[in-house]
Amino acid sequence: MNDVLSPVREIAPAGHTESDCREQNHKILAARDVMEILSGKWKIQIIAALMFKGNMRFMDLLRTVDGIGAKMLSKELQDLEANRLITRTVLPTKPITVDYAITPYGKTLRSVINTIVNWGINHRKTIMRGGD
Amino acid sequence: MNDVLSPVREIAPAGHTESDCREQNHKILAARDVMEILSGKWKIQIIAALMFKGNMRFMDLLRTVDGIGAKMLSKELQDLEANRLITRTVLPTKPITVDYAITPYGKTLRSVINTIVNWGINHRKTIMRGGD
DNA sequence: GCTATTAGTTTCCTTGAGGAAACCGGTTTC
DNA sequence: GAAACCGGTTTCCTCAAGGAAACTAATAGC
Repeated sequence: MNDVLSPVREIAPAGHTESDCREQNHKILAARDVMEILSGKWKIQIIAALMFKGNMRFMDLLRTVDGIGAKMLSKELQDLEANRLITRTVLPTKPITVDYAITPYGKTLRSVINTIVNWGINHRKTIMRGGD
Repeated sequence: MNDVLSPVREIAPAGHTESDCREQNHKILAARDVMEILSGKWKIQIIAALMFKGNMRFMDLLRTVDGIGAKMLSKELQDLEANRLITRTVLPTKPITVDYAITPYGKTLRSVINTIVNWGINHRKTIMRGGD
C-alpha cells in the first residue's frame, strides 16, 4: 500500500551500484583490520610516544605512557613487534638495556596517528568551548 | 664510570626542549581521547557504514555491520549519539522505523576514517604480498 | 652484604566487553 | 487469529582485557 515504506529496502542508498556497495563493504573491513591492530587501551599511546619522542627504553616507556604497568607494556610491545611496527634491540650495557624503535613500516602509520591526534586536539577544544 | 649509560636518562631525546616534551605528551593524550571514543569492536564499523552508505535504519545496520547483535548495536548507537556523532530520528511510518544519520560534527571524522581505511587497504596488500 | 638499577615474568584478581536467545509492544498482512 | 516486520530490551553467560603486587636474574656501587 505504501511503497515509501520499502520493507526490504536496498542497503545501498539511491544511485549506488552493486559494485559501489562491494567497495564500501571493503572499506568497512579495512577499518576493522586497522582497529584490530591498534585496539586496546595502550597501543596508540605507545606508538605515539615512540613516534613523537623517538626511541625509548622499557623504563622510559613505563614512565611516559601514563598509568601503564610493566605487564601490559611488555605484552603490548610484543604485539607491536609481532605486527612489525616496532623493533626490540638489546644493548650490551651493564644493567642491560633494551631499545624500542619504530620500523619503517611502523612509520607509515604516521599519517594515521597525526590525523587522529589532530582530531583529538580539536575535539578537546570543542568540548572546552561548551559543546559536547 | 660509564656516562654512556645515563641511568636517569632524560625522556626527551637530544635537542628537545621541555616545552617540546609537554606538547608531545599533549599529543599522546589527544590520541587516547580519540581511541576512547572509537574504541570497541563496532564503533568505527558503524560510523564507516553510515558515512559510506548514507543514512540507515536499525535493521539496515544490523544487516550491514557483519556479526553485530541487536543488543550491541543498540548500545553502540547510544554511545555514538551521546558523543553527538550521530542522530536518531523516529519516523512516523506504520511499522515504526528509526533513521540514523551522521551529524555535521560526526562528519569531521571523515578524514580520520579515510586515513584509517587507506592504511588498512594498503596493509592488506602488504600482507598479501607475503610481508607481514 | 645491602640496596638500586634494568627488564621483565608470574600469580591472582576484578571488571567489563561482548554474545545468544528469549521476550515485548505495536502494526500489518493473510 | 497466526505470522511477520520493526526496533529494540532483558537475562544470563563467557572470555578476555587489564591491574596490583610479588618475584627473578644480572650487575654495579657503597
